[in-house]
Formats: sequence, C-alpha cells, structure tokens
Amino acid sequence: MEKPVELNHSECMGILRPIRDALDVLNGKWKLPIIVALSFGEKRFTEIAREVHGITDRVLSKELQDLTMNGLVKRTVEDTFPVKVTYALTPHSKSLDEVIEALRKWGVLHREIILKGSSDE
Amino acid sequence: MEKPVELNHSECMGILRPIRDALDVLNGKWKLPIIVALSFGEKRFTEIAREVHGITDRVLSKELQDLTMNGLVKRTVEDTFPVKVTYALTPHSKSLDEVIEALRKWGVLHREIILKGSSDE
DNA sequence: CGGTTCACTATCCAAAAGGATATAGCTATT
DNA sequence: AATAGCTATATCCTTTTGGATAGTGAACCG
Repeated sequence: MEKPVELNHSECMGILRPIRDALDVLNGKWKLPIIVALSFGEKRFTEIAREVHGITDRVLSKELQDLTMNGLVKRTVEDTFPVKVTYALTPHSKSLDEVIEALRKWGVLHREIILKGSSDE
Repeated sequence: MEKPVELNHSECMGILRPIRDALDVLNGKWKLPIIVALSFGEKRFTEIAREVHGITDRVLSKELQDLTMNGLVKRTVEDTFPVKVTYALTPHSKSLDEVIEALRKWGVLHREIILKGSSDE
C-alpha cells in the first residue's frame, strides 16, 4: 500500500505557515488595542492599562511580553526614581501598517456585504 | 475630578472594529487551510476532511458553517444519488486575497527579522 | 508610620476552542 | 436484511485564553 497522498499539504503548509505566524502575532483580544495605544507615542505600564480599557494587569503584562518578544514593542527601563518603564513601538512594527490597513479595509467591505445579506457573493 | 479621559477609545474602536471583524473571520486553526483546500476547486465534505489533515468532522462541520455564514463559502446540495453536498468559494472570498497576501508577506518578513534576533527593530 | 503609586507576579477560575468518539439518516451494494 | 459510504450532529473531555483578585517591593507623600 502506497502511503496516502498528503503531498498537496506540504505545499499548502509552505503558504500557510507565514500566514499563521502573522495571525498569531496579531491575534487575541488585546494586541491591536495595545498597538494602537502605543501608536500615539511611548507609554508607561499603567498608562497603557488606563487607555486600553478592560484589560487587567496580568493580561497586559503577558501581552506586552508577547509583543516585545515579537519585536513589535521596545521595553525600556530607566533607572531613575522608582524605575520608570516605558513601552514604545519599534520600527519593525511599522511594517504591520499595510497588514492592518488591508484587514481594516476588508473588514469594512465584509460588513457591508454581510449586512446586504447577499448569500451568493 | 473631571471624568477620566477615555475618549480616544471611541475613536480607536472605530478603527479596531473592522480589524477585529476581519481577524475573527480568518482566525482559528482551520479557516485558512479550508479556504486553501477549496481554492483548488469545489469539494465535498469528506474530500475536504481528507485534505485538511488532522481536522475532525465536528470541527470541519462547524468551520464550514462559519465560513458559509460569512459568505466565503457556498454550500450546494444536489438532490441526486445520496445527496451530494459540495462546498465552493464564493466571489466574495476573492476579496480576501489581498489580505491573505499581505499577511503572508508580513509573516515571511517577520520570520526573517525574528531569526536575525534584532532586538531593536 | 500608614497610605499610595508603579510595575509587575501569583493564584485561582470561567469561557472558548478544539479533539475523540459515537451515532443518526440516507442510499447503494451484496 | 446486513453492510458500507456520505454528511453530518451530539456528547464528552482537554487545552488554551482571558478575567478577578490579591500581593510584592521599593519609593514617595503626609
């Protein structure tokens, strides 16, 4: 018995892997709101917590770690008074702009189409 | 004490809502693999199940419902032999191509940057 | 000294996503 | 009638994600 044909898969995976990577970076309830908050300038932990309303410290901490590990956010510790920590977007995060804009545009288009209830388009 | 400034939020939400919509449609482990499988032509339930390896019937059923509700997949019941049901991408799904391509390109770029370990970009 | 701010971390929980398995209705074959 | 293939749906369970709450340590405020 020849082994089952799953070969189209390897091919698909080559396409899908980077897409998954990208979605993983952006996904979750808070990544984008945090990025947007930081797009107005660098901020401290509690400032972000206040602006991204509804997020808890625990989750914010974790999300900032994720974003930092993915090179989208730079964490800076100033060893001043009570250890000031600031978060800012990195240059790399700029490269996300096209992606975000593509998502946003499609989201708007999609909503229109769904609301029209066109079941065949 | 004036009420806290959460006004930037309404503004942010206007931008974020469509992005969230778009991510919700694409997200999850299986949506893209299913779309890719269907991009080679219409397929029947079990064909998709075989091609998208690892997916269970239960999940495939649910995902196809989601995609159909979102107008990306058309479900056709042919009342022939043993009720042949086929799934195919809709014209609307074509509009996703740019989004997917943007995600894919960014995923590739991102991987390069992460692998380089550049911690400041 | 007690209280507050900052930047977290720890513990516990609830909800959602996803997987394993079984089964149903239908037809076609034997 | 028994069996098998197709298209699901139902139950149950595990994993992941995110939320609630509290606490840490250090500095500053009164």
